[in-house]
Amino acid sequence: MKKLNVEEAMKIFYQKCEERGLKITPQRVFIYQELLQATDHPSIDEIYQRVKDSLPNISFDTVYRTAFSLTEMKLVDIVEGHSGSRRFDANTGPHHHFRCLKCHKIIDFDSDYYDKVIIPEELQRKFNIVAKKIMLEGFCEECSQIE
Amino acid sequence: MKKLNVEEAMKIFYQKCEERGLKITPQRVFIYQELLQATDHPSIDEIYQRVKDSLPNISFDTVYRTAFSLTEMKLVDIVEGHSGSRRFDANTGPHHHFRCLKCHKIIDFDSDYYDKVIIPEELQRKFNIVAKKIMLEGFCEECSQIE
DNA sequence: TTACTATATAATAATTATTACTATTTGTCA
DNA sequence: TGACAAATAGTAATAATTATTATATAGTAA
Repeated sequence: MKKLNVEEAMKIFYQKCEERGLKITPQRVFIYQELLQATDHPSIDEIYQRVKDSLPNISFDTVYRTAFSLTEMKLVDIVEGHSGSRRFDANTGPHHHFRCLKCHKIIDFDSDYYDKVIIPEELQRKFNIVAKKIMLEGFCEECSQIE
Repeated sequence: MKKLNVEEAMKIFYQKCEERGLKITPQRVFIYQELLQATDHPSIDEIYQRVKDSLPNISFDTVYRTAFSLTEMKLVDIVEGHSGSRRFDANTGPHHHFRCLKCHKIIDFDSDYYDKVIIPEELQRKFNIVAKKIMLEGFCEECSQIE
């Protein structure tokens, strides 16, 4: 993994905040720094617990809003739980998904090319892998137009 | 998309239920059929609302348990919201994820090969795509041993 | 520096989603 | 048919997410 350069990331953080007229508050800074050094993809509550060490009075709501503003700034990605609730699919045949980041629709698509994407051998050895999932993210036809 | 053959799927459903000693109840049948014909990856609550039309007295809990038993039988996939809560990642550089289906850890990994996987042009045209995400699922080193 | 103002914050409440519990009912098999 | 393990309805408990509001603060410009 290319080691994340914290200084560089903070520089971009300050820039992006300025661009968007977001104030540089200690809460915002600590939350982003905590995320930068985390390697375990924490939940909002986990970030909240960790940031509390430095800022004991911080509220859950602040962490919540800040995490979302960071994703809007594209400084942070959501790796699990985009939309509200767990969703199911009875189509277990080979197919792939596109997720609309605005309306949260998940749309199926076929792709021979994606079907053929393999699982690297070193990972097969390391983990017991049972599935490969490719997800494309963006804006669907309707949501692209509105933007 | 290869059209899902409902009859074929039901046959497999009955087989798998038998194998596992699961009773064929109307609730189970309706829930699976509802999922088979759905194309929108519904949540438990959405399935519940739909199945209610046929079985007005069905309880949310039944849908909940049944949806999970179907995933355990590998008749149904979870496409969103595997573990409890939303999770964040400040590493926005190129990398990929492995998810442990048992302990729900998400582990980063690098892969030049996956970095190079492209986005099919037809999809580029159809959607406004901003990200490609590859997720491998299985059991991590610790969880593989216990099994 | 100081005063101003838009933004951010803490504290908490409301909503929504998930999971657990128990008494009753229902498939299944002998 | 009758016995019994498994499943269900109804509901309660927990957990996660989102909204609200009064107060505080960062950034700006006199």
